[in-house]
Amino acid sequence: MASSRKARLYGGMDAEERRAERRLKLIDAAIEVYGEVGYRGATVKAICEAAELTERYFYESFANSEALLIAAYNHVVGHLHEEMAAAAAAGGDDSEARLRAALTLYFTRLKEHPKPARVFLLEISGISPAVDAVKLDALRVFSDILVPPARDPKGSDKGTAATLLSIGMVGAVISIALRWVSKHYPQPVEDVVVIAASFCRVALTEADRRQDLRLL
Amino acid sequence: MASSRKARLYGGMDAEERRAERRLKLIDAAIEVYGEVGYRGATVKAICEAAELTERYFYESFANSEALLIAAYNHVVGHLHEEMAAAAAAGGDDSEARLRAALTLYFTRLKEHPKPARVFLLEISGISPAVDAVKLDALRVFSDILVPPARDPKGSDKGTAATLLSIGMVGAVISIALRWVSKHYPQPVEDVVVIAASFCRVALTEADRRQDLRLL
DNA sequence: CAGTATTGACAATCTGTATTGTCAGATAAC
DNA sequence: GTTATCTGACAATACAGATTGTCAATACTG
Repeated sequence: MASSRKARLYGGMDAEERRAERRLKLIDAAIEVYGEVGYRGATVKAICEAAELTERYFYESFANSEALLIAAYNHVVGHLHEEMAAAAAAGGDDSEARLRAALTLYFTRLKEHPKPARVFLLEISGISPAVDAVKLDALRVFSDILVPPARDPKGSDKGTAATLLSIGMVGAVISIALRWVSKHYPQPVEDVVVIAASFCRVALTEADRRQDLRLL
Repeated sequence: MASSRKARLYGGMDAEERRAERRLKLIDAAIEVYGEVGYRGATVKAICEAAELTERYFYESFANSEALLIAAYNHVVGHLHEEMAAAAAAGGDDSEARLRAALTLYFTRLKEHPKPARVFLLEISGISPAVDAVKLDALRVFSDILVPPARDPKGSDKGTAATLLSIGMVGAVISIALRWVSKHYPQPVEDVVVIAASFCRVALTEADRRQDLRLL
């Protein structure tokens, strides 16, 4: 009775597990292929071949190419953000130290994994509104890790200067990363971190300055 | 004899002039259409209809959609950069004043012309290597207007920290612009300029600091 | 006005890829 | 070993848009 309701096992896995495994293989393959030819150049067929699966299984797990892109993006970025948050936390209370730690981890991973890097730096832009929304959300998380949002007693911050400061900061960091990656890492990680940090400091100190002004 | 070798006139224009006019109409139409549905959503047909021309004339002036995108981009950005350079020049020798002037002009134009803004902020990314190259070049010009490159006695700067500083600066400004435009201009131009300028100042002062170090 | 260059509308073709469907062979359950 | 399920290869279809081609209407020239 224990297994009576389970689907038939193949390779020791039930239907669910097999499906999950195929899904994962497709995501890995997608990252690989995007890294080679870009999202736009990646056909369903090519991704399936790289995953050693047939188109059938593509549509089993994803409604269309865009869905796979989003899944791949979240897969990559999810891991990265977790690690960055952990690194930042290890930096203690010093916001400067936290920043350094998070950025160092970020650029280190970028260098270790060029193909995933391409996925979320390059391939993710301007595909569709749905994809853009996913990206925007990720950038917000990224920003909050680098410079945690100020304790704001009264409600929301939307549309204020603080938001634009975050946006600018993230824009600077991403652009630097993009260039660094596309030029094949000409500078050592530490140097890039220093430069990126100098832009983050703008957001940090400007936000404080404004906070101070408000408190006067 | 004056006109003996000229092509037949239509509407008072010779063949060359008519062709140039159609080309321009296509560029204007493209900007319009890109602004509505984006580059990817823009079909040759739709652009031709907007231009009140038929597909035939599209291929008369452009080899393909991408060529038109590049032409439209250069059209928009060329003007903008000229104006920015002029504004900066009017700011005199004070690099801070020049920066303010150029940024103010930039964000003002962005607000006045949302559709062209879309073309070079949004539509231009990740189309193809050729388009990316055009964009990279434009960003370099943009950067040089905001913060003119330091007088560098010995040769090239490629791959150095100064380049990444420029890249970061431009990335910050563009990202801010993008957000501001896509949220329909929630803040007044002056406020956005202040924020953008704070990121540019990083490039300005960091570059100086490094220059000083080198001179010690 | 007659004749030709030019134009505009639209049909025809071409290409590439997504998506669905078929079927024979492989694998596990009993 | 027999049967039901699952898998892999690949064919059939669908579709969209780019690119080229046709032809009659129009605008100019002399």
